[in-house]
Amino acid sequence: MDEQDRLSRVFAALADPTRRDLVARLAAADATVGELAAPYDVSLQAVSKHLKVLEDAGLVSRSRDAQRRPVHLEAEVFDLMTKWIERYRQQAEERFRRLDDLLDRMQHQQTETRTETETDQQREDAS
Amino acid sequence: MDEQDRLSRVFAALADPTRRDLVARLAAADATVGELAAPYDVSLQAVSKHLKVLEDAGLVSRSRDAQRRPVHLEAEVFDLMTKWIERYRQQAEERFRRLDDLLDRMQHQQTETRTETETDQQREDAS
DNA sequence: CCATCACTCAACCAGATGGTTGACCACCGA
DNA sequence: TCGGTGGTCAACCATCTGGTTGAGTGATGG
Repeated sequence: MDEQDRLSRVFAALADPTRRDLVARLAAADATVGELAAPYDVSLQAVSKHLKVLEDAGLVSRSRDAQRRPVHLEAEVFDLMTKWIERYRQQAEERFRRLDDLLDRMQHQQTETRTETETDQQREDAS
Repeated sequence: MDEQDRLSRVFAALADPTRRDLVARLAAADATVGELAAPYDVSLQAVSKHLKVLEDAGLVSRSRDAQRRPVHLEAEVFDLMTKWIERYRQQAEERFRRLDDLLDRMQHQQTETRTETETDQQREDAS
């Protein structure tokens, strides 16, 4: 599994609110599947699936204690994400500070007709 | 749109390798849809869709310059992720250093029969 | 003014995802 | 040894995702 694939899995794993909540709770303490599932109104199987996704992403590991399968957070994987994010954040911020880029933006302001976040539709029916 | 939803969108947006690559390239410089699409062997429409996902996640904004739609990286959203990640990473690391937790782990070592990352199947057909 | 450029929108498709239920399995305790 | 506990596996379902092609749009420029 290469780094791109690992990054994809980790980001995808954390894209789900239930899974983020599981991670948040596991940051405080290890827990069994049953304990983890209790607060949610979905089936135990669904939570078990979520944990599999987290495990495949390397965010979590499971050991065995009698019938129980205690789940443990592997926080090191966070580094992978943080590094990726920080790299491009800093690159973008550094670029923002550069003079020629500032000139580009100023020049852009002239030729640009407007800046839009809304869609084109909304403005059409204003005619 | 609440914070949970925003987090979900940002993580989901970055779960795709093509989208991560787009972000990486936009960290270096703004670009048009055509420029961004050129390196990939997918259709322009597919890239346009990817950019919509990034825009909905707040990672990117589009303005207008004649027929062109220059795409600009909005690096501030990265903060949202970084904050979330760092919170639980630190919590997990802090917990790891605590003494009583260390004792828990030592005690766990005794009752635990084995630690496994592989599935149960693999061991069954070893009989 | 109309052809062209740079896109976006719409419809469709295959495969992934998140949920369900039912069967199954490992292990403990009586 | 056998019922109960804790959890996984399998099959199925609806919805989402990433891709396609084809048609449509808005501004430019000759």
